[in-house]
Amino acid sequence: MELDRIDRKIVATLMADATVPLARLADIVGLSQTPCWKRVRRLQESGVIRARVAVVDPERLGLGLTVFAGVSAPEQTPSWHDRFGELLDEIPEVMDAYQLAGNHDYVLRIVVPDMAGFDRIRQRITEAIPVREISANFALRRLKAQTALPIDTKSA
Amino acid sequence: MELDRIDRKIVATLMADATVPLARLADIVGLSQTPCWKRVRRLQESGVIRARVAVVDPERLGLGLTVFAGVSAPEQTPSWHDRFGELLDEIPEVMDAYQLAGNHDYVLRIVVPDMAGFDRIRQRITEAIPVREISANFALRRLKAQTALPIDTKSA
DNA sequence: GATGAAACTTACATAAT
DNA sequence: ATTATGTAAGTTTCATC
Repeated sequence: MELDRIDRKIVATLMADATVPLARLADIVGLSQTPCWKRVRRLQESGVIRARVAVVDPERLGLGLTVFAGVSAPEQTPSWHDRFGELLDEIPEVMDAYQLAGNHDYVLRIVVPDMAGFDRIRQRITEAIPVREISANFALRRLKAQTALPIDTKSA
Repeated sequence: MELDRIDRKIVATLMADATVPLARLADIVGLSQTPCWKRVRRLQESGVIRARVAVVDPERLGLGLTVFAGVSAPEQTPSWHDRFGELLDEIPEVMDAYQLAGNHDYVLRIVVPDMAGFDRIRQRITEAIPVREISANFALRRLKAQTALPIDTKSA
């Protein structure tokens, strides 16, 4: 599905704040309620808008430690990569995971209360699947954490 | 503010899906509507719940490339770090930024349409502030992208 | 904390233009 | 696409226990 300027403006607005009522959203994007509502619904049904979620401060939940873990595979087989993906899905502390084109095969962002919490995750991974190496970079400070994607709402 | 088991359950539920109506939320956490609503409001006003946002598929917006950029500071002065933080705030393509305790001083997650888009961000950074080094790791694939924090809703 | 209900807002659907 | 309208559903507040 192609997204025009109005669709992108709807998406940008809802990425910033999903609580804006339809009437105001329609006003922002320059439509009346009915067509605006149809677009929102279409964006949801087509999967452009995946969900609406609450953004919560991790510190306030006692989740003060973020670790970027690099994991390299012991072998370049599809089955290993598949199993690894399934394993990550089962570990909620693994917030994000990317396969890289660099030194390490994967980078994981792991969120835990403290160092002991991280070590538990590290163990859980190494006991569940063979890995060649796991490196860990600990975050001292979070400068920026954005959920809204950088979308251009001006051009056609 | 201390969060009890019910607060954590409210937060966990809304992190998974912020569209659940209050009546159902109350039912899930085992409260009636009014006290449940008061808790939600308190969680919002105290900043535990920061926002409610739409989660959007980056691919569908033409944002197919994620880059993890490592940036090291040329000097360890507070003013450099302050300026760097301000600079990152001005660049929407920089989704997340963490100061690390590892090799590189910072890691940035940058989301752009393509390699050219990344190079523009890289240039913008190096022209705005002196850096010792910028490394780039390109994501081949995103295995997991979670917004809900790993929170324990069972213990007291 | 629970209940019940009023007052208000929003979502959703439909019809006419 | 617009305006208008109507109903259902959800939110918020309040009084009472």
